[in-house]
Amino acid sequence: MNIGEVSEQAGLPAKTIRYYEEIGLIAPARDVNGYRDFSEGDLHSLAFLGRARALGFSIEDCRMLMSLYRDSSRESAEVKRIAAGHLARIEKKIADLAEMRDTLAHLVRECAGDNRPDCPILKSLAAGARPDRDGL
Amino acid sequence: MNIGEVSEQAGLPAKTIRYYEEIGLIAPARDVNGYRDFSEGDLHSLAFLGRARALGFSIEDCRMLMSLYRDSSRESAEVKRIAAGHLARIEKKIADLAEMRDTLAHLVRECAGDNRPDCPILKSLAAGARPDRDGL
DNA sequence: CTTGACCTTCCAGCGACTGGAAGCCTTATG
DNA sequence: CATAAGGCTTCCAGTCGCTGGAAGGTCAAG
Repeated sequence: MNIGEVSEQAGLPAKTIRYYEEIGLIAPARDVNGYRDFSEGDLHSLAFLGRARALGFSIEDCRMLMSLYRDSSRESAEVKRIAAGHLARIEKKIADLAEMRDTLAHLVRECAGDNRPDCPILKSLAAGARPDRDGL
Repeated sequence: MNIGEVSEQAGLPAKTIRYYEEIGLIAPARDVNGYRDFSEGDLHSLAFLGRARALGFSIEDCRMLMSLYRDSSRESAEVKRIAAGHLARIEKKIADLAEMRDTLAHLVRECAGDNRPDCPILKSLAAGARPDRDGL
């Protein structure tokens, strides 16, 4: 399979697939003409990567997960550890964003949004208390 | 004021302050020795920036907000537009993350996380349906 | 034979910093 | 006066995960 077809089937841009090869996530064979020649296994790996990335796993997480996937004797504990760590990061991010949303939503409600210059949003940015940025 | 003191007071790393000058968000004066010499106004601007950034506004949003803030005759509508747009992006992000969280939480719950090789997380990554990535 | 779609590599850029090197300036101490 | 520590300066490179574009090779159809 050429990269175009694989791109289509895996739902990943060709650029991304080349990038994944560059960083060693996949290693497709090469045709005599220099074109990448993807096997079913490569396609499978790319689909795996696509799903893991869609769940927000980092590239390094993906590398780990792929190698765990290929190691049929691995223990599920390690996979769970990675997934749980990622889940915790996602939950932290959601909480941070929810805080931003609440503050912003409040300000947007307060602001008349008309042609008068008085604006509570700017007032708050100029003088308001700044929320903790720890760990953002 | 030297950069160290401003950094302390504004709660921003010195590196970040230099970066903000580089991209034209602030323009502190210079001492004869070449050191930056920050005014109260500069400090105020940096505090403003810190708060806006903590609310997740992009640098370009911040640039707009600062110029609107300085323009005492501006209409609040434009500020509200920027804030509301940002709020919408935050809400979209939260929704996306919540979807990831739900899928992941489900998988993590399913996974025994013990020394057996059977792992529903990897199974799902290998074969499961991939959630839409549109607009992520 | 030419067109156009596909493939290749390489280099640069995104956002918003962050780290580090090399070197100047200031202040306190011996 | 020398020296050492700390703060300041600039500049370059790296982060993450791609993405865009240029320059050029390859292939199938008309």
